[in-house]
Amino acid sequence: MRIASWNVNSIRTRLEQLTSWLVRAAPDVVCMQETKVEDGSFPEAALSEVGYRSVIFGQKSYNGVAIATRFGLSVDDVKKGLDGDEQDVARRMLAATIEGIRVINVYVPNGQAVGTPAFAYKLAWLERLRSELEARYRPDQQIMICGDFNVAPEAIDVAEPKKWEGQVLFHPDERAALGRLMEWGLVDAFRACHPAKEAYSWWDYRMGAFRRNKGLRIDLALVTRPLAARCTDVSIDTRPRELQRPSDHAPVVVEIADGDAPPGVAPGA
Amino acid sequence: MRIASWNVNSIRTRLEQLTSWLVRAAPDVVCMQETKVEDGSFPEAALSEVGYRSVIFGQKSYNGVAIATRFGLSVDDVKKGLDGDEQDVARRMLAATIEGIRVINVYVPNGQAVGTPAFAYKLAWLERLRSELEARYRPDQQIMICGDFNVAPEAIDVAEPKKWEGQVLFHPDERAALGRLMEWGLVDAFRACHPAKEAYSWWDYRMGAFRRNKGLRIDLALVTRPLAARCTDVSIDTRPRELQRPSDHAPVVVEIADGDAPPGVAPGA
DNA sequence: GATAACGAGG
DNA sequence: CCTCGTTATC
Repeated sequence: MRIASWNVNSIRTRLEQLTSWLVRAAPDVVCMQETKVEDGSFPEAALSEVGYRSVIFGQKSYNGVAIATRFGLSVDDVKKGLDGDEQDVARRMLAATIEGIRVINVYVPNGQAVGTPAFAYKLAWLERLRSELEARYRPDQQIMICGDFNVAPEAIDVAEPKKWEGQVLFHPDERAALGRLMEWGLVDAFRACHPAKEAYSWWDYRMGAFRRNKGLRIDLALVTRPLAARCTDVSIDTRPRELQRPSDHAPVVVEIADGDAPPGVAPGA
Repeated sequence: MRIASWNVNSIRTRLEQLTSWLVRAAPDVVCMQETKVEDGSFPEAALSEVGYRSVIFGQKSYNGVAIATRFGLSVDDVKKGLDGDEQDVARRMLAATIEGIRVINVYVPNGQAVGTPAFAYKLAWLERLRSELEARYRPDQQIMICGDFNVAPEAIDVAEPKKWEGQVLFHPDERAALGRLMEWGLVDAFRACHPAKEAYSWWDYRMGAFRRNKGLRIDLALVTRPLAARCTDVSIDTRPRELQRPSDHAPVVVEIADGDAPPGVAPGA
């Protein structure tokens, strides 16, 4: 099973790039963030044409998450939104159990700037995500939390760590919040597969950051240990970032070996 | 000599289409309208790369005219704006003497709707253009006035004349104003070459007007009789209108035989 | 149905 | 730098 995560930065604007990439990369599942579209306008038909059914949780203009799964895969126990979300809150979380794996797709708040209310909200959001794990799941289950975390875990995940240290996306408080999440029982799948590899998933549109490869690895797949044991590779596909009018994020692809998971290990809600 | 006129509807948005077309159609001169860019941001370098120098008279957001000429052609007596233009008026006229031919590039006001102040301004603008001809030129000189006139001369120039009759772009008052201009001593070069041909240069973006070929011929090249005698063909190149994200106008191309014009016939200002 | 400006968000 | 929503123009 191949599970991908991609912040598409508007699914309507990126639709052709997305469908081309699906055909070429052939993931079984793609978790998308920043779809920026209301559910009624989500391009389900275009994804259907290339063989995917969609589960969607979007809104106008901002945020929005979706999961597309190859036809034939089982999709159960869809959950839209984080526990404790207010009405009309930003739509940033969508979970489903796909072929026995609990896939939790997240678009963590950006945080805007350190010290702002948005930054506090980001930290609180990560803490709420941890609370949801504690309340609903166990670390011995087959669980992946993937998406745009808007946090780089370590200095190796930042092209210019000295410049970024203390900034939003690489601030100690954010890394601590991410660390607390992982302490529950999650492994950074990319880092587990590639302990010393320098690779990035996001490059600012400005200043030719992609051309100079000045990026950050902020798109992550965090997996429980039983699922980590099945991960055979994690890669970041930079080719879509090379196109005209790309998303600022590249897709992350996790390869998972067939599991003979005993029944009951991958719960719904 | 091949002189083209094209309302590009934003030269920055259309830059690639424009340069491709210049390479393919190889005009000696192209008069452009609705460049929609300030002179400091005009893409001179891109036109230079394909062999053209630019004379520009543009503004932010709206209007703006430019003439690009193949390197090596003589360009003299550039005139920016119509006589009597107030400061900061819409930039709609740019003239230059190119290889002895006075080329007057115009973007006639659209007129918005019949009966509005914009409509009166359009009629007055055409009258001012006639005054400028009377004040500065003689009909025995080599003169072309080309551009987006926002008026279709005759019913044959309108795909649906009954629908358009009395509307802006095909209103009797506009046609009378155009007629008065021509009475000074100008010939519609396209119609002179093709007395019975139905061809259009503009199609509304809406309602699939281009697909259904429901257009109007509002982009004209008006020439004095001595220059008309040198016109061997006039064509409208609809291929750029077929592209993705096209201008709503197609380029008009006038072919002019080499002239042994006596000195002094093509004045500056 | 295209263009543009503007301000917000990233 | 790129998206969005809005407003204005053609």
